Amino acid sequence: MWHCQGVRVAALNVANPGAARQGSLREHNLGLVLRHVATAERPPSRAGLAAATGLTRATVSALVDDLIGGALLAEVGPTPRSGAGRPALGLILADQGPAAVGLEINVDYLAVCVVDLTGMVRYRSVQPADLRPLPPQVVLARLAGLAAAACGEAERQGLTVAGAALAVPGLVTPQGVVRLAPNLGWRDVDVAAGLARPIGFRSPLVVDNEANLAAIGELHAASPGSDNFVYVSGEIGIGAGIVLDGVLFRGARGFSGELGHVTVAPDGPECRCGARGCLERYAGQEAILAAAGLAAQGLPHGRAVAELADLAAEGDLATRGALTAAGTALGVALAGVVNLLDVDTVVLGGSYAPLAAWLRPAIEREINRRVLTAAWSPVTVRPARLGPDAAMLGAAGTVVRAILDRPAGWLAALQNQ
Amino acid sequence: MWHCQGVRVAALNVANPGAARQGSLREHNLGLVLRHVATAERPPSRAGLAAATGLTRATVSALVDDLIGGALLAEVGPTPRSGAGRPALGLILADQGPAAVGLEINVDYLAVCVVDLTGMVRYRSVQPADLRPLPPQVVLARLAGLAAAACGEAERQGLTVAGAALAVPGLVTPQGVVRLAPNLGWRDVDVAAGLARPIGFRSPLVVDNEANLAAIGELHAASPGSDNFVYVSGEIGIGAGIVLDGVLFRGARGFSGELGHVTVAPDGPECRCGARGCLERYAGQEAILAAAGLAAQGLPHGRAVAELADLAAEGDLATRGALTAAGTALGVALAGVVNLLDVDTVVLGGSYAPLAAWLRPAIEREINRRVLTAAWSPVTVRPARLGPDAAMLGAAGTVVRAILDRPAGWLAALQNQ
DNA sequence: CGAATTTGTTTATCCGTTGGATTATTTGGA
DNA sequence: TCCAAATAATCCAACGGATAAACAAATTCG
Repeated sequence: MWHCQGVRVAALNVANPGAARQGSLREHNLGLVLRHVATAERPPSRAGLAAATGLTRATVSALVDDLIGGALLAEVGPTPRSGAGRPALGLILADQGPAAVGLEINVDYLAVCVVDLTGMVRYRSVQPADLRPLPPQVVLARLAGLAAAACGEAERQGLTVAGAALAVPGLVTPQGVVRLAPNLGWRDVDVAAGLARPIGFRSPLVVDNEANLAAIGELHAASPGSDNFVYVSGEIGIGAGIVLDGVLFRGARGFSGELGHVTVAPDGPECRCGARGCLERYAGQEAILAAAGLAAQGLPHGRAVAELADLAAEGDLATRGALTAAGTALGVALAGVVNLLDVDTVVLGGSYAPLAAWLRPAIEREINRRVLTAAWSPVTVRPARLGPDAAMLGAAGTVVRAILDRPAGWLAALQNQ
Repeated sequence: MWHCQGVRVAALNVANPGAARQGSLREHNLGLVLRHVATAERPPSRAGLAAATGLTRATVSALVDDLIGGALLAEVGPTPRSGAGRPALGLILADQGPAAVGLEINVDYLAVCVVDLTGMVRYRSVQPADLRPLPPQVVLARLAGLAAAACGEAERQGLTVAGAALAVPGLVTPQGVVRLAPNLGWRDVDVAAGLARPIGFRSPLVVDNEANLAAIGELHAASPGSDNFVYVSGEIGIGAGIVLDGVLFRGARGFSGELGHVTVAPDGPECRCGARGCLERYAGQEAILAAAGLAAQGLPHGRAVAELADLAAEGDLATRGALTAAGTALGVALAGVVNLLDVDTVVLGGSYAPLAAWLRPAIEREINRRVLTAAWSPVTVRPARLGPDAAMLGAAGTVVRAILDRPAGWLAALQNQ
């Protein structure tokens, strides 16, 4: 038999450096069963899981017992079925087990949420405030207060906080240090350390870029199967979260996704980064507002985008023109991304989401013109499914996903505690 | 304890969809041991492998026995060591076991090689010919002849051909169909099927883009650890092979790496792809030759690059200027790639390799100017280690790597045969 | 009401890794 | 020269986890 590129490795592939011991089997299969329950559209039975995974009914039963014992799964009453045979007990993700805290620092608000295993948002709190004048320590202290309140509320609802993740609008190192957050005026702030003291719970904290986490939020919200996309986060700056084969790509050193500083025109206007012709100068929020004639009005951050959308909907020519110009620049940059990575979807998020209707034609025009393979593999451009909460929800999503991916870690933590 | 992004999954991660059975353990650990031998710089002993992998000496012995039985490993005489104790038997990759056939179709030659597990090139044959006027069937038939000769030679040397891979200068689908190879004039040629008939051996055939396979060749040739890079293949067109975390990224639909059609200037000259301002119009071979004043001479493909290098070395101003201009355009496009993917290395391959000395300054200048994170994470620009054989060697390398990654597949094939 | 059917559990067995004991082969010191 | 120490590799009983087949439970259909 002749095969081609798709020679997929059957199991336990190269990515895993360590030795596979007996327990690794269990670890893998626990995750396998749990993820099958998570992605099934109706509560599956143990027998159904056995058929779907290829494991034996006996093995699945043993695994499910462990997962129920660890408050990751729950049984629901027998579902009415057609045909003969003993009725099956449905299995669902537990809504009384571990929960994730999602945090977000943005230019004009702090936000926190609690999400359970099923993806349900169990608590949500947003505190608007202009954070730019405040020193990082003060901001982190406030955030810690919000996080503590969220943890308290989670416990009150019978949930156990398994971890937290924080979205920041800037460059974040893998160690959780904010190297640069221009819109906050932050530089080299050790957020992970700064938050570790105030909050007490000993669980992993992930700190990551806002666009990256919003992309993960979108990945969760989207129908399963669409797992190659670029999430474009249009705010004051322009970030991109790149999801390849269902996994967020963070770059060799954690600094991927700087779409805003991709060159659109080599000799274009100077950007505050020092280069010339960066996308941000054409499609950043300030550029769009200026082109639409709204720059001078000094609208508050959140209001400006709504104003643009209103004017565009009313047919205001200057606004429409500004959005077409921005869309064209975005399209040029995104065509490069698609040429390079062959993603099949571009998701317009952040402040681009409400403006998508007017940005999309220009973006699609440039992509279709400039992507070599556009004829064979069409590219979908669509607005984000999640609203402004995307990054916070994605942050919580990373924690949820970590548990779903490796339930053994959670079960072990339960034991030791 | 607080952790940050680097929450690595210990073993058997999500990428593997299937159920992990007992045999999966063996499969994983066989690969683990084999790869440790492959990457060690001196022949390791069984005990050393046990210490390095975390497995028991007993387990390692059993695994090594299997690998030796399958002609993947061999023992070497006891190495002189200092200190007391029974001397260890060194283990090395077998050079009498499986071998890989690497194939390449290019504009002006066909090439074939045989590479053994250790990476040694055991046979190499290049047949120069202008292939553009020939119909694909004829080219494939010739290639099949070369491949048959290579297989015969491999067998004569005591090797067993385990598989073959073919590099093609064009867009290749995951099924092995060449969708478009502009420089060959091919369109929708089912290469995998066309080669399956003439060659008889039943082993996997991978067909892939020339830049992708050259990137794999470079990955093999480079010192281990440098596994995030973009390999830029400068030929008539410009392709890119993207290696992320040591794995070639092929894109959602197999069409990644079209660097040549990334936009450098949105209103630049028209490209044959229909768009405007593609990189190819600035840094493609034809553009460089034209700028250097060599276009009219109609030099043969291979000679033109050497001529450029000679002139540049002599200090010819027109040539130097042409290369600087090309390097600037390349730098603009590559800065975008680095902004997006945060790779730490750019490898100049194909005809860019001999010209790297004159291209590099301009490329580095643009990257340093335009990459936002250049200050924190410097980018290395270097010529390829492999010469013009890179793609062919990389093709063979994919087959070798497939065996190294999953020796169980090879062992099973031996059994069934 | 019993046969058929499907679910979930129990039990004996197999497979691969583990840990300790054993054997093999060297160096170094008495 | 010979014996103790040290290191390498193998042997073997035990264990953990998956499997297959038998069994028990709960339902539908004739």
